[in-house]
Amino acid sequence: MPRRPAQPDAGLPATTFAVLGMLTFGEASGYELHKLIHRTLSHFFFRPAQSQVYSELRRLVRLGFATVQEVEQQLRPDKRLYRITPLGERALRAWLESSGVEPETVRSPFLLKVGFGALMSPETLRADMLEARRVAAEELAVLEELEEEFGEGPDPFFPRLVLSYGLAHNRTTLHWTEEALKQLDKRAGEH
Amino acid sequence: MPRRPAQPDAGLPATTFAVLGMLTFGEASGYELHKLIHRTLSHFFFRPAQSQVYSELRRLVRLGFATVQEVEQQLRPDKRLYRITPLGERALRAWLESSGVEPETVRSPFLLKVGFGALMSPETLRADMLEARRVAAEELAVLEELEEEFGEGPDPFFPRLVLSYGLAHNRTTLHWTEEALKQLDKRAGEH
DNA sequence: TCAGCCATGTAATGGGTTACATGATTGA
DNA sequence: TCAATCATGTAACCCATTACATGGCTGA
Repeated sequence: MPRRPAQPDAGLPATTFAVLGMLTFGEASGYELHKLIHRTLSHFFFRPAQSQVYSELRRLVRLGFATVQEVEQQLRPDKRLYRITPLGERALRAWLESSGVEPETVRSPFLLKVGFGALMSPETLRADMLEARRVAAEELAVLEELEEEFGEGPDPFFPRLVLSYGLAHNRTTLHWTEEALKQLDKRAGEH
Repeated sequence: MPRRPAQPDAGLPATTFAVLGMLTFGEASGYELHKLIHRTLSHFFFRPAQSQVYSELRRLVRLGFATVQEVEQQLRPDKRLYRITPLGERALRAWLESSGVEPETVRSPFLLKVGFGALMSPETLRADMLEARRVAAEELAVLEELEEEFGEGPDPFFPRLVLSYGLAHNRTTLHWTEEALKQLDKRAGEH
């Protein structure tokens, strides 16, 4: 029985640290955080439901990693602003230093179908491939828009670095769908 | 209230069809299927625990999509061979025709950390990046080995197409890690 | 008029992971 | 000797999704 070290992260899931980390960019409400996460983390880490963002925030408060402040509003519903605490920042830094590199996982139901392409009608497969190309082009456009929002200059350095990963991969995907379409059409011509 | 069509897939998750689809390449035991899935689907769809493969197979039998045959062995433990049924094949084809293109999701805890790189020590970040490069190179080597196993010629067409996706993306990742390392070192030099 | 945005949550379900259990054979 | 392989499963847990609930304001 190996003795556990006095819980540096208490076995919290990476998603908790993801939400905590977003708070380092400034205080935010659950609603705002959810929107922010969908513009950023959703492309390479996770796409949480709104309700999950809210429950993660409650957990952060329970752990003492964040504080809440009720803000009353006239024209909009009241909201709760969450702010990271010094304890939360220490926990985040400790996690960043200690967590190592967990492998990336990819889940593409589309590629699964392509692998079973021999069982599909060529029409459906081609339609799916066209749709995959459209999605890749759209996703690429979204990321290029993010890139423009950053403007010129090197900062913010790290978010830019992550964005460059997304851009490279979406260009790769787009190129692949185009090559795949050519191959499908060539194959259809040969019967 | 839109009326649902008389359950063409009974709301089964894609993972069930993934296992079912692997059975179209031939009968197999849970143990063999698990190994096969880890050599193939794990790179772009899912990496199930052994126990999940077994439970999916039991579900397929319960649904009438597969049959089991107990096979006694002398030198090895007995095993159960699973075979897809005509009903199972119809269900699989129906799913392939009807399921459309669900978006790909990527989960990279590493990229999450890079995004918060400003909070990390440069040493840890660089070590993580080196590790990420090593993993990408290793993964690429695994896929290139799969490619060699296929040999020359166009067949099997669809598995090859999926493999080419994996190869392209791992080359992109490898290239990105190398560029990122250069940028990190350049930045460290400038302080 | 009416969809969409702002804003926060509860409840139920289940897919997927981790840990545990068993035990013989093979090869380094 | 000892790790790895072959082979199948149970039990517990929990992250994550889906559905549901509420309701005022804004802009087309």
